[in-house]
Formats: sequence, structure tokens, C-alpha cells
Amino acid sequence: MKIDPNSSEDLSVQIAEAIRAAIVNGDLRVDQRLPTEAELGEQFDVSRSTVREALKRLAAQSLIRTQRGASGGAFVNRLSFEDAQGQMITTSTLLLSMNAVDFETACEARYALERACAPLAAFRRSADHLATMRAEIHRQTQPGLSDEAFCASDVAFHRTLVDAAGNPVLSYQLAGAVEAMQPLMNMITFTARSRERIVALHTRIADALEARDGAAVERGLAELAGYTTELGKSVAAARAARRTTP
Amino acid sequence: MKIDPNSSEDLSVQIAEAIRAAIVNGDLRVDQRLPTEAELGEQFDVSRSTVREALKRLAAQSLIRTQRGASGGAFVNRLSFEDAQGQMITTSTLLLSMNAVDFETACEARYALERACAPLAAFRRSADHLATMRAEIHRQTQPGLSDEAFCASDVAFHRTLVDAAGNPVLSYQLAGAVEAMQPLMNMITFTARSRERIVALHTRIADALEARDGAAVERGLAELAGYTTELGKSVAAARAARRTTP
DNA sequence: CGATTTTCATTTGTCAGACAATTAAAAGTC
DNA sequence: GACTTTTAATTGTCTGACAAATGAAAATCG
Repeated sequence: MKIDPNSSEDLSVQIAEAIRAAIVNGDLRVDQRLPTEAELGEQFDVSRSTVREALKRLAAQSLIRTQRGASGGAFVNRLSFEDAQGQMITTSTLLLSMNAVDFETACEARYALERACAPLAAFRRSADHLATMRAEIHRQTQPGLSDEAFCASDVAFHRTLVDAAGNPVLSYQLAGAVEAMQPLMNMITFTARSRERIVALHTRIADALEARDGAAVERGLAELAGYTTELGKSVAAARAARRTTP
Repeated sequence: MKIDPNSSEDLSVQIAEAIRAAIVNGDLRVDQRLPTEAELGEQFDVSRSTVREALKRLAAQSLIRTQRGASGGAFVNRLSFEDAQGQMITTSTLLLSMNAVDFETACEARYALERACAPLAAFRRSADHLATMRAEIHRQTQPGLSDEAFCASDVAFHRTLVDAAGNPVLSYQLAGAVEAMQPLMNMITFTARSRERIVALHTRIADALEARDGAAVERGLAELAGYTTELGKSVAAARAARRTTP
């Protein structure tokens, strides 16, 4: 763990990287306690504030956690799927909101991912998964349901589909894509007609899953993907028109 | 933007969250300059050090960048795919190295993702993509190639396959999965026999892509997935045996 | 006047020292 | 032995200072 005081990089960045490297290559193990801030300052020959800024950088990435008090300190964090998923969601949301990626691209990625889950889900789905999906479909047919609630149910439905695949890596990757699309998705389910169509496709997918027919699940998803993209396009077009002639 | 000095959360965390929220909901736009650290300190009624720790947290997530000097300061960052991919890779690497996810799960996710790309890649692949893949296959047949070099070429092959799908979201998601698996992948390509088999499957996949036959690409990937999982298992078993009887 | 150099004000990066808040362990008390 | 108090260790926050970078304004020169 060495740093160069004459580098163009900030000291706190260098220190954060040194500690991260130590974690990644195994010199620091999960739940192991780091030296105190004062000790780190001595080791790296910097002040405590600089060490603290480095630790905050690592904490922001869930690499460490800190605890006050005697026998407190900074500990190497075991990165959980929840943490990773949280990071994924914030990153994806920003990517979409800053227009680095458009709705069509996100939509395509989302359904490609779900499609990848289809055969696994068909094979591994439990009765529980199926029951959850049926319940969500039923909720989606309620007439008084708000757009937000419909959309939340839609997310829950798809999330269950992915969870049924039994692969947490896929689950957390999809979570980012879905969550980021949420705001725009809210806008494209506002007519009763599109809801009807979506519910019909959801039912088809659930039926296919019940029959453990992966190929049929894929076909249902493909159709849903096409429909969603279409709706997204028309909403975007309407928006653009409103902007030019307000 | 308000914070609660009596909350159990650290002040720097609260401030970081307040600023992040302002960025996400659009109050702060891309490339917009934040107030100076001193001004932020006044606004939130905290010291400059606390503000700085909050800003470091945001910088660690690439949400802001800072610049010294007159007319310097902190600016809202436009999150790029490269930044997002970098975060994805570090996160995935940690997930795997900390055993929150095992090789089999990562492997399954990886090939599911590639499989999702198959139809898109078959449709959109350019002559360039194909040429790159052929070149990598040719490199993989060189007898003197080191394991690391073979593996790097393998990664390049698959990366091209995904890039051919023309969806940057899928590309950056896969990058994390592949990169994280790299160390173990290095260990499972050490016999000439397995290389032969892998090259044969790569050729099959490239042929299918050339013929724009998405289904055939999927079949090739499925077989490769099965073979890789199998190799991974045997390597893991050999490792375990070595550990019990050293 | 135009181009170049110098000065200067602004802002972040780093440092030093202090105190508050928290917490686990040690010491004391019944 | 169970409970309470004290204590020491550690992070969280504050204050004030100086260094380093940097763009803009001022001064200088041809």
C-alpha cells in the first residue's frame, strides 16, 4: 500500500484505491477491521481528514462500513446482492434520466434480459411464483387502480418472473433496467385499452409458465416487448409535439 | 434540501442524499455547478469538512466531478457508459470474490445474457464484427498462446458478440459478468483439449452469425455454456481436493 | 493596438488540533 | 452474580489555517 504525494491524483483518491486493491486481492478480508483513522493517517503520512475522505469514498460504494465507539472502526463489508442492486438501480436511473440511453434501448435490453430468463424460469418456477403472478394479474384488472399502482403491480409481475429463474445475478441486473424505466412506464399505461392488452399478455405468459413451456413464455414476452416499444414511441412523439406547440 | 441534525444518519450522508436527490429529480442539471463548499456549509448549517465528505461520497459514484482553482468547484457529471461499466465491473468482481455468488450462478447469468443478445446480434452484426470474431478464433488456435492470452481473446470474442447486438445497456451489463469471471475462466482453459472444443464452438457461433441464424447462435451458446459449467465444476472439485489433502 | 507576462482573487486539497457522541469493556456497587 | 458507573477508544463534527491550482484581470512590452 503505497501512495505518491506528487501524483496528479488527489491523496484521498490514491488512498481509497490502495485500500480497495487490498480488499479485492484479499489482503483485507470480509468483516476484518481496518486500522483506525489515526493509524491510517500515520501509515500513509497524511492527515486524518484526508483518510476520512478516502473512507467516505469507499463507504459510498458499500466496500466498508463504519462504527463509532470503543472497538468501533471501519470494517470490510461483505457486498450483498441488495447493496449491489441498489447501486445498479441508481446508476441505471441516472443513465436514463441523463439521456445517455433512450427508452427504446432500455426497453430492448429489459425484454432481452427477461427473455433470457424464460427457459430457466419455466424450469424452476415454484407454485409460489405462479400464485404471485396470478395475484398481480388479478390486481391489474381492478377498474379503480391508479396508474402508479398498475405500474407497481406490473413491476412486481416481471420481477417474479425473473426471480423464478432462480439466478440472483440476473435478478439484480434486471432490477436496474426495470426501475430506471419506471417513470416512463407510468406514462404509457394510462388508457384502459392498453391495460387490457397488457393483462392479456401477462395471462398468456403466466399460462405458459404454468405449462413449463419456455418457448411460449418467450413468445409472450416478445409480443409484450413490441407493444411496449410501440407505446413508448407514441408517448415520446406526443411529448415532442406538446413541446413544439405548447 | 433539508437535513435533520438529530437524525441517526450522519450529516454527511444526509447531505449527499439531498444533493443526489436534487440531481436525480432534475433540480441540478448536467454540467451545472454546485455552490462552493463554503456556501453549501452555510446552506446546510454544517462545517466545510462535513460538506466535503458528502461531496466525496457523490464523487465516488461519478455523480459529480470537482475542479480546483477560480471558477472551479463541483459539477454535476453526465454519467457515461464507461463510468457505469466501471462501477458494474468493480461491483461484480467483489460479489464473486466475496463468494456472495458462486461460479455456476455467474456462468449461467453470463450465458443467459449472451443468449439474449443472440437474435439481435444475428440481425445487426456488421462485417466488422464478424471479422473481429474470426480473427480472435484464429488467435485462439495458435499453439504457443498463454492461458491468459487465450482467455483475453475469449473475452474479446464474446464482447464482440454482445457489441454486435448494438445495445449498450446489454454490453455494459455483460461486461460486469464476464470481467468478474475472468480469474476462474483463466484456470479452466489450461488443457489443449478444452481449447480445441472451445474453438470449435466459437467457429460454430461465428458461422451462425454470418448466416444471420439467431437460433443457431443460441444453440452454440447453450452448448458452450454447458461445457464451461462442467469445466468450472471439475476445477472447483480439484481445488477442494487439493485443500483437504495438500 | 495586440500579444505576452504578471498579479490576483477564488476555490478545492490538505493539515492540525479540538471537542462531542457513541460504544464496548472495565471497574465498582449492591 | 447481576446491575450500575466509569473509563478509554473511536468515529463524527467543527474551526481555522495554509498550499496548490486556475481562470480572469491588470500590467508590461513590442
